[in-house]
Amino acid sequence: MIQRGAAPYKGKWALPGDLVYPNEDLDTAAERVLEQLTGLRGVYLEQVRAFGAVDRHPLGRVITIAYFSLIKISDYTVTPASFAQSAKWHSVGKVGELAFDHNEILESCLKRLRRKVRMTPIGFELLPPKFTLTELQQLYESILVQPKGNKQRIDKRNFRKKILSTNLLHDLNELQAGVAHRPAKLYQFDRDKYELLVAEGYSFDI
Amino acid sequence: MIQRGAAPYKGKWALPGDLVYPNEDLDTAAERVLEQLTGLRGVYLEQVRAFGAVDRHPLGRVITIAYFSLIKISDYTVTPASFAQSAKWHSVGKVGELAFDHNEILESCLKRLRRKVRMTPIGFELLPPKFTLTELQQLYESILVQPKGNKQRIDKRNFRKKILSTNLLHDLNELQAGVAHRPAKLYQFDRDKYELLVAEGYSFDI
DNA sequence: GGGTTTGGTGTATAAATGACAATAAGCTTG
DNA sequence: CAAGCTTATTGTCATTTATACACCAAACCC
Repeated sequence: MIQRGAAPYKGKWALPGDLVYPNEDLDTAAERVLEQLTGLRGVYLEQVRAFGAVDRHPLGRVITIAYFSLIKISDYTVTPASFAQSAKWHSVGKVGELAFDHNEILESCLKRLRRKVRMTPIGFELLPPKFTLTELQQLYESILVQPKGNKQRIDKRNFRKKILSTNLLHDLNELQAGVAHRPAKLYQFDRDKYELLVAEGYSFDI
Repeated sequence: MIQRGAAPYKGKWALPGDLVYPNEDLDTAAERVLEQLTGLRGVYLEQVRAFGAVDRHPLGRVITIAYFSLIKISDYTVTPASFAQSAKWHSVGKVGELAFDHNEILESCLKRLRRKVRMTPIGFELLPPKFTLTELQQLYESILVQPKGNKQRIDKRNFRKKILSTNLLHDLNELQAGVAHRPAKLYQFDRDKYELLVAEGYSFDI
C-alpha cells in the first residue's frame, strides 16, 4: 500500500496505481507501476477486472484496471511513488478502510488469487526453486485460509499425498540446511512436464 | 455480431460495442449497448476483462471492457446499431475471422462463461421459469461441450442424479404440454433456497 | 391398439476425499 | 556422546463421489 500524500484521501492507504500512457499496453503499464514501487521486473502479473463507477474518484472520471502480482516481499524493498508519503506491505487480514473503492478492488483480487492458486501452479512463483513440502503447504495455507474460518488448516498427510500424486514435483535428494531440527527434503517444480501435460488437456487442481 | 458498415474492417463481423459516456458506469454502458442491440433490459450481464493493446484499433487508442450476457435469442429480434450494416446471431462454432481483436475477446468470454456456468446456477437465466430436466441438460451440453471434443456428452442418469441431489429444483407436479411424445415433468429453480445456502457457505458445482 | 418417441430410473465399480497418530532423523545442549 | 528437542515423514480405513451402463414407462399419433 502507499499512503496518500495529497487530497483526495490524504493520509489514507491506497493500492498503488498510475495512469496508462497513450503508447503503452495495459499489461505494460501494470509492469511499469509495479517496477516503480518495488524495482521488480518479470514477475507474475494478472489482470483481474476494470472498476468504472462514475463517482469512484472525487476529482474526475477514472477507470481503474486492477492487476495482482506475486512477489517474495522478503527479497525486495518497497519505494514510495512520488505522490505517496510512504509505502508499506500490509497483511491482508489487517487492512483497514482504504482510499477510493480500493477495499472492493482488493477483495476482487484476493478472490481471483484464491481461485487461481488452486487451479494453476502459480504458487511456485512465490517459492525459491528448491523448496520443502512444508514450505509449499504453508504457502497454500496462507493464501487459502479464509478469514471466516471456512477451513482452518490443511491435513499434512493428505496435502503431501495429493501434491505428490501430480508427479510434478521432482525430489532433488537434497536436504534443507541451517535448521535446528531434522531437515526436510528439497523439491523442485517440473515446469516442462507441466507444460507438456497442459498441452494434452491436463488441468492442475489442488 | 454486427457487420461493420465503415472502415476500419468494413464488411467484417464484430462484437457490438460502443463508447462509454462520461457520466455512465461501465455496467450501465454495457446494459445500454445491449439494449440498443436487442431491446433487452435486466438480463444477466458480467464483466470479463479489459483489452488494451496499443494497436488494437487502427484509428486510435481504444480500451475495450468486455462483457458477456445471457439471452434467450428466440425471444428477441436483433436490430443493427447505426454504424452497422446488419446484426445477426452467430453460432459459436461457426465464427470466422472477426474485426479487431474480437476473436480473442470472444475466446475469453467463452472461457469465463464455461467456468461460470459450472460454478454458479446462471444456467437458469436462460431457461423459462418452468423447464424439464432434458432442457436443462441440453443447455449445459451446448455451453460446455468443447470444440476439441474434450467430452462429447453428459450421461443422462448421472446428470439427473447430480442436479437433483442439490435439492434446488422444485418438482412442480406438472407436465410439459404440446409435445408429440411422453411429456416430461416440469421443474423450477428455487432461488430463495439457493441464496440461503450461499449465505451459509454453500457453493454450487455441476 | 400398435407404433413411435422421449421420459424416467438403479446398481456396481472405481476413484477421490477426509480423518486420524506414531516413528524417524538431524540438531542442540549439557 | 547421550538425552532431549523439534520438525519430517509415512499408511490405513471409512465415506463420499464419480462413472459406466440398459431397460421399461408413458403419452401422443395414426
